[in-house]
Amino acid sequence: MSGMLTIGRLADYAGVTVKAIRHYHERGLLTEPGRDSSGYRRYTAEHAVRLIKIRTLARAGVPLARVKDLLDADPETLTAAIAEIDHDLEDRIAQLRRTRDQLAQLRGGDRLFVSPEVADLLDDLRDLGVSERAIQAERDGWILMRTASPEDAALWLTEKRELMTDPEFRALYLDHDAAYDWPPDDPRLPGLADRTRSWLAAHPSRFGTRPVRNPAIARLAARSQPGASSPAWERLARLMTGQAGVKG
Amino acid sequence: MSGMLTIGRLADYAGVTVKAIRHYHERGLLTEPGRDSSGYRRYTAEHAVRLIKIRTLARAGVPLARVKDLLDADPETLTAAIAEIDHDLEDRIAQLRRTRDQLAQLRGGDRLFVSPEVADLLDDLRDLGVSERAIQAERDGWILMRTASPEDAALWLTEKRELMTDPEFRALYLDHDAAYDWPPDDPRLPGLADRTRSWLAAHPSRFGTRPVRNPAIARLAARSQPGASSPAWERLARLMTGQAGVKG
DNA sequence: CTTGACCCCGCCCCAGGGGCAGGGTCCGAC
DNA sequence: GTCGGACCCTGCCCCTGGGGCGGGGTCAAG
Repeated sequence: MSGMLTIGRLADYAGVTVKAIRHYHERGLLTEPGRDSSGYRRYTAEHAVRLIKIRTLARAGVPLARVKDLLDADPETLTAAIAEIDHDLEDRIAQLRRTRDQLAQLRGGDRLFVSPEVADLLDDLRDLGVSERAIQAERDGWILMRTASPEDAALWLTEKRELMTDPEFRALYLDHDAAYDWPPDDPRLPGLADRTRSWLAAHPSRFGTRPVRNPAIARLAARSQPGASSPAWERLARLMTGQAGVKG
Repeated sequence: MSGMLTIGRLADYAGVTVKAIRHYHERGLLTEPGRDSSGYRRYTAEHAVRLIKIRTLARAGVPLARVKDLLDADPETLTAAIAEIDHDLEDRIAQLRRTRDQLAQLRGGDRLFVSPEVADLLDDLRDLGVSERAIQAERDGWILMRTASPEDAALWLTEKRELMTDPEFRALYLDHDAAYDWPPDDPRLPGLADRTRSWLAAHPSRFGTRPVRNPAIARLAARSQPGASSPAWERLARLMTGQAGVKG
């Protein structure tokens, strides 16, 4: 009987902890071995074999209750289950690889937070010289839009891309961006308001039937983000709605 | 404020469950947003961005407590941590692949339970025509040996391989194997005992200085496994120790 | 004006162990 | 022959990362 294993040796051999073995006993996965005169558990090689099977399945993410069933089941059941578990494992590996890619994106950029199409748009805006503040606001707008309606967001995105091919729109976009920091009594504001109004008049929204406004305009004029406005923009809004006066 | 997100929309956008979001609030990973008039949480796009960061790190297996620290830390710390986490992820992928290989071994064979060298030995024994019962016993013996002393097991394995090149030893091994099932009064037993004794006399153990017996002999004669003996083997043992009588 | 989908909070549950307390035991060195 | 360190025993509570459920309030579309 000198060849029998103590729990620690068994644990080392199988590459698990002593605690785990006792846990498997509790769950009925591994039969309790006999005890020696001082109450120590004494294991045989068969326990080691069984334990390695348990460990292998458990490491593959199989719940212990199922491990128990599988090891007590007939070989065909086990074979089928192994195929399925292997499939699962393959999926998990693929998932981890995707996670790795996303992790790399975490270091910077917006690609993680918006769809690739929106990310491309944001990159184009950046190339155009749009401020980071505006790009941030733009990004947040698209996030919100997408949560409200992914399909509409896709449509609006297409429209926005078309608009960006219009030099006048691009100029207006950049000017509005710059105007953010102007003093509210800046003399350029009325002219900008006029240009914006005539552009809007010449480009009616195509989404007339839908209860949504043109996102380009939304972007230009109706920012609901808290703290996303400025004195100059507020004045601009008043100028554009024709109220040159105090408040609306 | 119509652009603000309910918890469900936010959850969908980020690809997590509502429960998880509330969990992140509890752990202080995501600040609680304001509530609307009926007590519903209302989220902004910034929450979405933060949540996606949390989700990405959490999916990479980073403990939530550390996620919190990382997202509040400076960019260099984050960058360094990401590198480390990525490394970790790589390791985990490799580990999963290994688990997949082991899972495949689970369907049969002994490669999962013993070292490759021992597995090779067992395969050779099988080729030699050794019974499954003996191979099983052999395997169990090697498991036990390895747990007792991996280095000694390796030495013994080398010796065993050498012995297996000796035709006389192979013949004895097979005969002992076959003798297991013989009746205890089988007339071939005394002859086998004699051959074994002379072989042993001609091949003294090389491990004389160590307090261990030659494993080949151990394999042949001294099986301590419960139920691993037979009437014929017991008679053989008595014959070899010279006690032709009743009991030893 | 109902009906289904959504939200609130709170409480208990799971796996798969880890950690610690408070004790007994074994074995090799001295 | 005894001492120290490594090992073993049981039992209990703790952790992560949520899931499930119950009992209730709310919102929006038909």
